[in-house]
Amino acid sequence: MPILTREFYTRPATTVARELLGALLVREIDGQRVSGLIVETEAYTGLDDMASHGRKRRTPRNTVMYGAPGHAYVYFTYGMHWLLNAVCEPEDQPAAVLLRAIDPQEGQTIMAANRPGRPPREWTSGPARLAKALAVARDQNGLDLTDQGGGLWIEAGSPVPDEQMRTGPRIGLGSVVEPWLSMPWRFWIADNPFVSR
DNA sequence: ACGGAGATCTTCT
DNA sequence: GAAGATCTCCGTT
Repeated sequence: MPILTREFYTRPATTVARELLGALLVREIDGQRVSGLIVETEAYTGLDDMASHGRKRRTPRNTVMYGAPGHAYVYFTYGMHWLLNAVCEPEDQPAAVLLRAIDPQEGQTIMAANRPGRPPREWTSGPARLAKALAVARDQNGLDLTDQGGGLWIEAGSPVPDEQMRTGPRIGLGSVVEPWLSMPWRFWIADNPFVSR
């Protein structure tokens, strides 16, 4: 399948989040493909999104969000978790799409090894879980997702029909106020068992 | 099945 | 010094 292009990401975060559903997230580990269909995403829009790391201004952590679209923004939170985002919208506009869940396809042996003691259903059903399963961490921050050379990219998949798509408020936004708290910027595929709860 | 809390450290105020 | 785009464990039901 073709790799998604820079143009794909150079659009509003909500559009990219919607269209990433059904695409294939691919990680290369020891020369092997480890992949999963994207089944859940969240959009974090620009400077005016009070739930986004990109709000207000550029900082050492969020600097990748301000860079060119199509790159990986990977950050550390809660003292133990890494979360993977795809930067979108034109450069200097700090927007990104959080990848919240994937449906494992290739390299399941490697995922199992990265998620010891867990049943398959818990390998990739959450943003920190999928990062762990695909061995995504600090080293992957800033990688170009449109270039296979970095070992992490996204390939086009079969489009998800509207009737299989669901939207709702984003998850885990503790002290964020309205209207950002309830904007329907979480997208998922109906009835997919890997969507986080 | 469900709910509460701890883990653990980076980032920004 | 406090909070965080989460997960897991352990308690009770």
